[in-house]
Amino acid sequence: MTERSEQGVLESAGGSRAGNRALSVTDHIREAILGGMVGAGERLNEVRLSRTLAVSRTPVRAALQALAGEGLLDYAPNRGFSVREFPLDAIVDAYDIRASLEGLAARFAAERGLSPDEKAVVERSLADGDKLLERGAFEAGDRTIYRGINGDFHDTLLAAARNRMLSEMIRMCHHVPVSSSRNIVAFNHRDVRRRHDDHHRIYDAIMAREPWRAEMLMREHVSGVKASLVKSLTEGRDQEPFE
Amino acid sequence: MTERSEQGVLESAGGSRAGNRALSVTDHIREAILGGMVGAGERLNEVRLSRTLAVSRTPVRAALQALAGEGLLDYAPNRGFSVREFPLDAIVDAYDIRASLEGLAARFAAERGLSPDEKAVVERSLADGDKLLERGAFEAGDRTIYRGINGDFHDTLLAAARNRMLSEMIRMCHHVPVSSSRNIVAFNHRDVRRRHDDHHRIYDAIMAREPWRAEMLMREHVSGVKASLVKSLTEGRDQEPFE
DNA sequence: ACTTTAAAAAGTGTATTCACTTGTTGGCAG
DNA sequence: CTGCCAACAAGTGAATACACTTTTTAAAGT
Repeated sequence: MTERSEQGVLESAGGSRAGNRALSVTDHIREAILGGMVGAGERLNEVRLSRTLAVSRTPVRAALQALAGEGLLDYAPNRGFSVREFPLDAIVDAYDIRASLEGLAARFAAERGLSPDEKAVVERSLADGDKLLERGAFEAGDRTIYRGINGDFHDTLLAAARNRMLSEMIRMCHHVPVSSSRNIVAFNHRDVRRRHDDHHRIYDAIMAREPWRAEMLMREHVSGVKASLVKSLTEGRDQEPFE
Repeated sequence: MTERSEQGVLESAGGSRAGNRALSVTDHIREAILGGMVGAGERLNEVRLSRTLAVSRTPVRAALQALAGEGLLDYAPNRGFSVREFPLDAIVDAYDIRASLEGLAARFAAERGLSPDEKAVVERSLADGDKLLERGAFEAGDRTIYRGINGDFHDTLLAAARNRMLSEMIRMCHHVPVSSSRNIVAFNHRDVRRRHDDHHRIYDAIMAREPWRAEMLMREHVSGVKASLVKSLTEGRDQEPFE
């Protein structure tokens, strides 16, 4: 069973990272997992992967090790690697963790201040969002566009926090399969409007150098996403919040 | 330069984990790093390590990749692994991260409740601490003993939070070299007394099922350790808080 | 003496092989 | 028919050989 066979899904691995197969293989498998192509709990067979990706087992093993380090895979001695399972509880919890951590990042950003570049990017994301939202309704690719804007905002604040460990932990939260932004599609205009207002307030707090307020606002902001997720889940619809 | 040569420090690797060299090698190298035997920024040579530990390069590579996943090593293509550097800022920040995360853990524990076993362990740690502290002054091995008591308290609450990702992140915080509890020795009786009182209050909040209060108290508790660290650093003494 | 450059040394990246463990299948006994 | 056990198949663990990259070294030219 689970004869889904990565064939065709993980083909060729000719990724961008020239000169180091292990890295491109890592990217490849990560995408496959986050894209939901390999299914939770599924065991990853080294020889099959190496055949599929046309490399030896060595870089495959390296990739699996790396992905286990990212929290995407589980390892059991003499039994290899399998896709980590994320119960619904864990997915919901991940938003709380992210709320705490991103709140902390906002605090650090407020304490440390933004570089001119960072300031520019954030202000641009705010302006672009305002412009996109002023129409009052979404058109075709608008959600995808706003996802980029949203990503810029959060990524830049995270960079401004200037703490590597914090970045990595937040990245881990983003790599929880279901909460992964790539799977997220639907969201109504009013909610996005509200989230974007949050962004404005958070930025104000940071520029006013009010760390505590920035932290609280960011925590609340991310918690709001969790609430939306839970709501959409309990309502039985499988639409998901996108941030 | 840096001819410190792991020889003698990392010898033999005859670790407990029979049957899987990679795992025992991982433990060995981790201990060496956390014990400060290898120095920040230092590059880890695969062939030398494999000779020293009397295994082939394969399990060494596996171990290094695993440790990179734990955040202890950096990796650069064609240049291998090196011990990650932790600037003082990052070390201090790690306490803030830990404060946020352990606060969250306390909240989860209050929401989810403790199992009878967990309850027993925590209560025991509180009682043991009370007993140890009632004398009003520390004797020879008392700090070491209290470190165990303290560890039981925190570990158990973390287990009660029932979230794997959270556990792993907090473990990462503990693995920041300098903050690693194994390096920590001195701390005065009054501070420990105070920390232990914190434990009592945190436990009360959890048993009273007051998640918000538990979270706040725990955050404050861990932040207190950071404050002590910063104080001891600015005072120029190199004694460190132990929790 | 200093810079440049090329060769060699050192070190990492990958493939392949063998060893060992685990899981499965088929037969045998109860 | 069920449960147990052995042989086998499949898969992971480790060692080794070789390819490629980086760093060092040393020599030659300026």
